[in-house]
Amino acid sequence: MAEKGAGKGAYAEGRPATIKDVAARAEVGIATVSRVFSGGSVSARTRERVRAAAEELDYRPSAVGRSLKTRRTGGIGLIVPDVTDPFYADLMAGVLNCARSLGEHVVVDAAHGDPEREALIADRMMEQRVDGIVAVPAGGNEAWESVLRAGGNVVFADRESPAGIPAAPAVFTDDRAGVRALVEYLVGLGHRRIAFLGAAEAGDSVGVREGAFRETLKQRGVPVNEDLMVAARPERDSAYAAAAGLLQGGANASAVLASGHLLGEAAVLVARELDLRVPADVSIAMVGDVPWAELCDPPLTAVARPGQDVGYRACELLLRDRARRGRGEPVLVPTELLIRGSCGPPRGSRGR
Amino acid sequence: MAEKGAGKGAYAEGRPATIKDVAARAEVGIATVSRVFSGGSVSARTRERVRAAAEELDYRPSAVGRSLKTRRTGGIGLIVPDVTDPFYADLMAGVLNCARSLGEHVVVDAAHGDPEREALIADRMMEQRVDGIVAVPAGGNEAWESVLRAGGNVVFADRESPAGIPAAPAVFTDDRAGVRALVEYLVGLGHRRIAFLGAAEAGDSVGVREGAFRETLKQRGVPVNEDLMVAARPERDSAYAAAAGLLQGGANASAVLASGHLLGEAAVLVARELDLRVPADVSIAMVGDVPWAELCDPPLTAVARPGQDVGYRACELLLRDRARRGRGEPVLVPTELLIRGSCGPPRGSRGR
DNA sequence: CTGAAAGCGCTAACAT
DNA sequence: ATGTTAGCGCTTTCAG
Repeated sequence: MAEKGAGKGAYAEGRPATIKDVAARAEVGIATVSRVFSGGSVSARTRERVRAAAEELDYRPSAVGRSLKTRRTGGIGLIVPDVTDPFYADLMAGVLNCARSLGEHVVVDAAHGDPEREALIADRMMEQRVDGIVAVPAGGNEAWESVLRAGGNVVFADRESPAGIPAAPAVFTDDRAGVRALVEYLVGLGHRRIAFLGAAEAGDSVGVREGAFRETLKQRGVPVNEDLMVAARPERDSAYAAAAGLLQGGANASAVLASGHLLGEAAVLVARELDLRVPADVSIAMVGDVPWAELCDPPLTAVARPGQDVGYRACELLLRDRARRGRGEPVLVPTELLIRGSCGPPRGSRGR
Repeated sequence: MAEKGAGKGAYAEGRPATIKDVAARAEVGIATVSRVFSGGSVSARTRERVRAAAEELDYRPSAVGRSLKTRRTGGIGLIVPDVTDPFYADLMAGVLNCARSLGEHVVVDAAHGDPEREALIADRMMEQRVDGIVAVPAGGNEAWESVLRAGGNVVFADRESPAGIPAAPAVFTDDRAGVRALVEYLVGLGHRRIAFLGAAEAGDSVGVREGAFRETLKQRGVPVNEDLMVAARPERDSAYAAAAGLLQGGANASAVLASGHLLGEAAVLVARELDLRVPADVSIAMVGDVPWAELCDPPLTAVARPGQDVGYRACELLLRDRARRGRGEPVLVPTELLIRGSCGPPRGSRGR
């Protein structure tokens, strides 16, 4: 209600004030106004006059005018599969943090696993002239080739970039180590019939998690039983069906390693519906820690994948270390095995 | 490996091609190039030449050049408290969906409940000349007054805008109805000692949820016991402390209504630690549904707040219905009571 | 310290 | 159907 100064009460006064308006009002040249806002040398007196004029007009220097001149927008793009997935939300938070600390804003979009959509998004971001793009690639490579060819800089996060995309750095969680730790923990507990929930479907290439699983088992001298490798996509339906098939079929797994949080969720749900006790009847663990893992009864053992770190590092790589181009080795951020209560010795094991 | 066309293999070829480059290469005027990309009339032959030239140069029209001319950036801003909170993640997904269908991109940032940060973010978005802002306000009002004065358009989501901000539409979930439904359900079950977890702290104004709680109890002739109104902020520490105080103190609640998902989480955790059985010893319900609610044992009864819808509607309001300005009544999107297994009759009750 | 002027990439008259 | 030109709001020489 109380007016703070002359002419301050008016809402929606036409279009935004420009540098000219401010210059006119302060009775100076536009260059002077520019200097005041982008830090040139201006006498204190003049500076004050300009500030006052600007305030009265609610002037904000137009980033689009500036960007046109400077060829930098001060913004980056972020493309994730799904903003509601807790891991990608974390990743996003990491990018946001880093971007803020470097003075950049970020335009976000979700590709939902669709390479075409990803291409559209990336293209648009390029039109927007973002200073760079952090992307969890969806699998298409045309988009990225074109982006790189046009001089865009991108760093991939969380997933391998499609084949044939050089010159783009990448940062991943060290899932190989994570799965390895988990498998060794399970084997150490006495398990020999460990199911892997989330194996590659026919035709897909085997992921690092499955690879690490097989590899570790082999190393420990535990035979890999193909009946226990159950294929599933990381979506609720697919996960649930796979978990149900596994747990109620005759596979007789003593432990299940869910290769993602959606798979873990499915395993927990199915186990409960089948009245299997965890970990007495079956042990369950998953890769990807989520808030509800602690809320389960018993709390779920999981491999934590630090999404924030991934996002932060990716953004940093994009913006700070732009110098050393060429991808080099991907950055691996460490995972952590969080032992909670959902794994125990297998059913028939002899004590301790 | 295989080259797709002449001159297509080069990466990072200096700076992005401009309209001039394309015009020169296609041997036409720049206006013609513009027409090809923004839809003017161009002969098929010329159009093709231009397209070809553009493709060879990996040309993408610069949105910043365009924006300068058209005074529209085709982007909106979204400010949420925290992108990792499932509700705000949903809201964000809603905004993203709507924005895409309307051809806008969205720049996102998180204010983390800090009005100063919110002001910085909003200011920056204004500098960016976004076409509008969807915001979950943090509580500061100076930022918004200035934004509105400068001609920005904003719609608030999920939370009441600070006092004194007129002319901005708003969309909320109908928490009043949600809490009412929940309280009536609990009372119908026979509860008379229902705790409210998440009451306003001394000095804060009472929120709608608490208001609805008190109101409904009163209407049903159940006395409101101030010992059962336990203050807590929606953060893990505060929530946990409050839940612990409530459940292990002598308050003797037969049911607890947690006013947010973090509060609900705390209640579940504390109940388990205290070996209280749910719902036999104590019923638990919360406002705000989250994925883990179904994973709990027993699954948690909750009031679902459709974040996606809120986001979508807010964005729609901002972009489509820009015509009818002035806020009018806030849009209320309906909540839904999801009855699961965590509530039952109070301990001493005489059966159904 | 300050102002005038050129130009960033694009669109929209206006001419042809 | 196509080319020319004048800005959009800003930064940045270059003079003064």
